[in-house]
Amino acid sequence: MKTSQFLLATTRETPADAEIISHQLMIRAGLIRRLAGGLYTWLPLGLRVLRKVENIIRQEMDKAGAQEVLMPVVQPAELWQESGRWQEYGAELLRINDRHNREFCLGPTHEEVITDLIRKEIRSYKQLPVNFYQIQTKFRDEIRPRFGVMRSREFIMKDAYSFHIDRASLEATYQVMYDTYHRIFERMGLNFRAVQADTGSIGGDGSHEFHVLADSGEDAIAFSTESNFAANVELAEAVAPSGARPAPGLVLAEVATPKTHSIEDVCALLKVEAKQTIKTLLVQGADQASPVVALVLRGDHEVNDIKVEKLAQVASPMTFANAEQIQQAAGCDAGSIGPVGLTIPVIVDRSAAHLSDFVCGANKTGYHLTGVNWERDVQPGLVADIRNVVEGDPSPDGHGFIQIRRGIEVGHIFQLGDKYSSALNANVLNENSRAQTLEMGCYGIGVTRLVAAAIEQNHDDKGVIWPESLAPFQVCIVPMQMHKSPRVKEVVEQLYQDLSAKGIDVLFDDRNERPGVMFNDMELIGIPHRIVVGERGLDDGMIEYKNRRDESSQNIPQADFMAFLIDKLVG
RNA sequence: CGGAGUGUAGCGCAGCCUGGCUAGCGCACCUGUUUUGGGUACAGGUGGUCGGGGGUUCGAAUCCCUCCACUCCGACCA
Repeated sequence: MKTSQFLLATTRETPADAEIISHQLMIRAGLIRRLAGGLYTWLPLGLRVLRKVENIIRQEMDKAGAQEVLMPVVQPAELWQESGRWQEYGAELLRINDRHNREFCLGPTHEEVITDLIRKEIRSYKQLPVNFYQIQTKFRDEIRPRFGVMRSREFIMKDAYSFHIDRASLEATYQVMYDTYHRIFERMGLNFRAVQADTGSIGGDGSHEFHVLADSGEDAIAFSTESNFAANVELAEAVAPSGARPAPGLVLAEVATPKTHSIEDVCALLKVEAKQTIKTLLVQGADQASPVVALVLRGDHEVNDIKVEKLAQVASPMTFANAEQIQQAAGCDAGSIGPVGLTIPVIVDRSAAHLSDFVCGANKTGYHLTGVNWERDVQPGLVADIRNVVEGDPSPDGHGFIQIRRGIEVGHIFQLGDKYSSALNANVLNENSRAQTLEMGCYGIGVTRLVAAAIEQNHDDKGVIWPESLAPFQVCIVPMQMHKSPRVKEVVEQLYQDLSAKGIDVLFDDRNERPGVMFNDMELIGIPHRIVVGERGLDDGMIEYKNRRDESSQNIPQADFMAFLIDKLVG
């Protein structure tokens, strides 16, 4: 490809609304342009990268025995009503009506459609297991699209769905997909981790998310320093410090803490550390008998609402008690609640239960208690894991400690079980000629998001540095003064033809631009291998080579150049 | 949905508070000259419903009302 025939839409300036580096570079390098909120056009250069991503995924999915299909973007409401998600999905589901006023939606995902297909096409257990995938456009009406294609409303996803006669078969395919995802992201040269994940509203049991590690990531992931434990922070089990609870050393005392509204205020006033205090949160209870339930956490910890909602005593979704309920249950303002003397159910976090001689609210506005001890002063009641893990917590598997890093979720695999197959009545005849509901798995990869994630991990101050497997062009040719030197022009044209004939993706910068402009553009768009041809080099019989990641270039004798370059491309 | 902010040329912005001639600057783009191994320099030029509508005024980019779009923070969603 010659730049004179290619839309090289590079810009010098960064658009004001691009917050993160990948978004800025995708616009500056001319990969995408915004059409409206969360909607992007892929320019020729960006589309080349997108296709590389798609092809890697396609090859690996095919290799894993999955079959490619293509389902419609527009889906009939009836199917969604049948699964119950027409009501459940909420405003993210964009609903539309056709000219006959029939209801449809733009597909945010395709469990309903694929399950409908399977129930019609697959009749016998002998046809199982099957795994179908597509690479297709999804629409989710995100409340707040952001970061360019990282969280857009319309995006491309690879979604795969597998169907099985039993759990064991599902688990086997799940493992195949788990391994396939590793190969896919490895081929893309990404630094990623598979982490245990919450199954969310889709439901089911086993689930892993695949995260590309990047500081700009929207998700927090908890890792062990020593083992391969990794989980989404929302899901990671928080364990108490090891060893027995220290023995009480202080006498219980009440102190005045006027005008303190937060743990920080109290700590500053009493000169104690937040981890030596506990905070008590009142939330709505699950049953009439206990309309309010107390959650007790260490002052430096945060409540995890997903964990709390799984407790039988607490209403889901977790809802904080209002001021009136707090007065009624504790007899004070929200800032002075404590477990001592409470008559409502109390649920104590494991780490809070491990404290001795702690500080807590006195259930009397403007007062706290110091030197409080479990058992001696107050019964701990139910102890449970109700907080988010923090850095330095012991790893739940007993090896090492938790560290927290940020990640971009680029893949998610689920064991769905029979959630959709039973709702849509998808069954086959088993060996005993009896109808048996199918087991189902689903496996997603955010294709457009992967492009952004790859940039987050591969860039410098000059622009993108594409991993070899994702680069829109493998090689670029930058001629010096080609428009004045027939000798340079001849060498460069020949080189371009030779490389093209070998099936190498070459970008030949044939613009009549200054060298600096061409160098800067090629670095901005991140082409891995650069060839420079100029009078200066040709006088010595040399052609210049530089890798995008190298500090400086090297001169290679003209005669050896092709072999040298091929070696670089393969190597 | 709540809070904050921004809409002026393709992009980045100034002008608005304190109303006043033909609305400016940088980049990009076009023409010419120049330059040519890291975003040359000079000259000339194209391009504007100042987000839309309404109002106040002799006069509105500027003040007022209203609608719209977008961005950020939060909530929601997963």
